[in-house]
Amino acid sequence: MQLTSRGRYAVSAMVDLAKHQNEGPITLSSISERQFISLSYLEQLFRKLRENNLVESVRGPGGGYLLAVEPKDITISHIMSAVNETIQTTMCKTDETGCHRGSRCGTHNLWSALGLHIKFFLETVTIQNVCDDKDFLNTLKAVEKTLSKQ
Amino acid sequence: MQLTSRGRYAVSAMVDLAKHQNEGPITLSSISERQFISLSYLEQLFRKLRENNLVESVRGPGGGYLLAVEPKDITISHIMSAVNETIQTTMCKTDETGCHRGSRCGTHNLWSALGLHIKFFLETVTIQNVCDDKDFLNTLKAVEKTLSKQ
DNA sequence: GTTATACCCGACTCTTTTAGTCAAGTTTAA
DNA sequence: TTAAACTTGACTAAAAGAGTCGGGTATAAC
Repeated sequence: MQLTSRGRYAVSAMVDLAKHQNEGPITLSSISERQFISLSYLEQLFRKLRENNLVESVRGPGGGYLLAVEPKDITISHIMSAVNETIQTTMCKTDETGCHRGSRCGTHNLWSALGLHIKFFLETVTIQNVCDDKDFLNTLKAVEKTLSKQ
Repeated sequence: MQLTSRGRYAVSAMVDLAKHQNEGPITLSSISERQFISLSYLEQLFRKLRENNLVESVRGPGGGYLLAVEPKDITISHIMSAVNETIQTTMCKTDETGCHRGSRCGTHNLWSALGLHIKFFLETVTIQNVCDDKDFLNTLKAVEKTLSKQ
């Protein structure tokens, strides 16, 4: 199980964009240089980000990309799904090819709980949080404490 | 990002084993039938589970596999790492090929927090819990409540 | 109106990982 | 002796991921 570059690059680029928000349209080549991501690959990613209304483009010289939404309203989850980086923890379908040939397998609840666990994290954190480099570890400790009480 | 069959199959097989614990050695072919996993593939997985001391084998007729540890002491994390299903959320290295050419990228803390978040879940849940089909969703709600207060 | 900048788009290739198979063993109870 | 069942290494095919390439189009500046 591995987080792919696609998702990580997309988030890095969006954070970069957020940090330079007040400088007008930001070119992909500048992001490319700062984030060590190839220009062609960025173009691919930004196509999807634009189609999902996370960024706006300005064409022509002096053009570039702008955030279409405030950083505090863009979650990691938004970005990840925009570039098709979905979190799949189950393979369960209702047909014959599904997790247990139609019926629920004994581990179904486990995997869907894991899926929700991850989903919640990604939906909670915004790129504003990342820009502020919010201390995620403190948040996590609170989670662990709660879980341990169960 | 996707949980692969390897990890899911291994957990299913271990849960199956736990549920038939008191019946003596369990053959892979019986697990194969119950869990819809090919025998050859199971053999591959159980080699790793044995090498990691999670199961014991009994050879010859009447043989099979036994849990080497109590179900309450086997976490999902143990099983996953035994079959090399690791959770990689970062690509960070300290060399030139790392996340930001030596220095820390702006999203490093985000991804390592995600990694810890998942790790904690997998280390908390045991196969005993899965056998009992513990209500994971209630647990998760408590987590969400805690996080929302932040 | 020409030019250069920078976004736009589809198709393609290369590599790695995963899933699953196969063909041999070896051990041991009956 | 036989058959059940584990043991092992190697192999193949399919899928996904990472990244490239070669063209486009819009538009500001001159």
